[in-house]
Amino acid sequence: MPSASHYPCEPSRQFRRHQHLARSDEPCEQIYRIDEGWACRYALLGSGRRQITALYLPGEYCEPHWLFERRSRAPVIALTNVRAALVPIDSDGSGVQVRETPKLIAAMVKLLNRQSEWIAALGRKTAVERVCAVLFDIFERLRLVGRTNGDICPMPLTQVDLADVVGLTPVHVNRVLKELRGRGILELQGKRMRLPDPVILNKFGEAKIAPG
Amino acid sequence: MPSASHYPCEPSRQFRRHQHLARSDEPCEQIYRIDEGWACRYALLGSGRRQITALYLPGEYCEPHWLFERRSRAPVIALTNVRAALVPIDSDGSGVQVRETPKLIAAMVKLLNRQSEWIAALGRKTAVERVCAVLFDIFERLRLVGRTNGDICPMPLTQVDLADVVGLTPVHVNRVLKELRGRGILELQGKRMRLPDPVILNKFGEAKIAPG
DNA sequence: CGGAAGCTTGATATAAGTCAAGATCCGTGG
DNA sequence: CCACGGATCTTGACTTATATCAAGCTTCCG
Repeated sequence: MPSASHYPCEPSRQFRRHQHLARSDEPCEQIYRIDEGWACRYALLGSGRRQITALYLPGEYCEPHWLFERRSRAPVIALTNVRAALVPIDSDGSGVQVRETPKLIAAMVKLLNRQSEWIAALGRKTAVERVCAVLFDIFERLRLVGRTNGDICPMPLTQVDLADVVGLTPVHVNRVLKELRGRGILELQGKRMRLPDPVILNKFGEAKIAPG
Repeated sequence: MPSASHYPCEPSRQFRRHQHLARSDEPCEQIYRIDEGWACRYALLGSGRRQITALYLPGEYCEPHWLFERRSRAPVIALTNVRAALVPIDSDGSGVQVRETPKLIAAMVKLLNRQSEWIAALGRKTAVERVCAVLFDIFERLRLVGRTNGDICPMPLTQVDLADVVGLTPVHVNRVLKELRGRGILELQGKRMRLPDPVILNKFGEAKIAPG
């Protein structure tokens, strides 16, 4: 695995769990590429409601659209300890990020598509479907960057975090997880999860029909 | 109606209500700019569930991210009769769309931000809050392009359409609208709506607290 | 080891969904 | 111009998925 050590000049930063990578309405000085750990963008609403609006896993660019914005629109926080490379933003277009621009745009498009999917999930899927959908999505994204081991992958999210992703109560997430465990679709131990049958899990999560 | 005649060379197309502007998994040959009427992107799930994942109003680019994609990911349909200009896509970068690229990217970023907001709404807002949020958003977007008249604006969405935007049942949307009408926050007649007090409506819809 | 954070479970409450019927609106063909 | 029929809206009665409240348990870090 030819990791970050190939780019010894590339600056990177560490964040501890619960530390902010960015707050709302701050100038966008650089974009992060997550090398280790998980982060998320979120929104806070009245009476303590929180919704996670994007999840950022290792290997992914965090907030690629900052390339085109002056200020952040939402806070970004570390869900685990995080190490992230810094992609500088030069608005004049002559900076180092030019090399990265196509990748950042591709990341933006992916984000857009993923968010569209998630709108459909939050609007129309049941609790079980939503939980299956995120878990499957997480597994696939980790697999893409070689972070899975057979049918096992890291799963450092707290049930509270998960609830804020799927728009449910932590208590209800707990019950859904219990049911999935009961059906043998899911195993959780420590900060890892095992998906003995991703195909079934995906079926549960997709809830899809033929394209329109 | 002296509209499109100003740009006799710019091709444009008409769609009738319920006609598809695009289907899922088709090649992206051009991007539309809506000149008249409303359209939406949507997703279909099992057992007849539909979720609208983006709303496109007059003056807005429809699916700007197609600039960077080979094939559409979701169907787009006309919610009213629509007239839309065609923005051609030349992947070699020498075509007419170069002039439009910055605007398309700006539209993409806006879409991304709007979708993030909407994820928070679907995940954590109540029915009343969601309905207020869309109605206010619609009003503001129309105001931006000069399509409002005082506190009145077009509102051609059916209650079923609205339900598919806010992720609720048509019956429940009906009840929410009734309540808002009762509180004097909203008037609906024909295909127009009146928002006597947008500030109050916005309060109802925001449900926000200080940024993190 | 002690204490906080996280997990689990039961009992109960509530927002929103479902089903069903009737009323109204509206476009179309006679 | 009218009348018809389908789409849309409205309302009531009842159901259900998920939330809320509360308590005990477990894990893990310092």
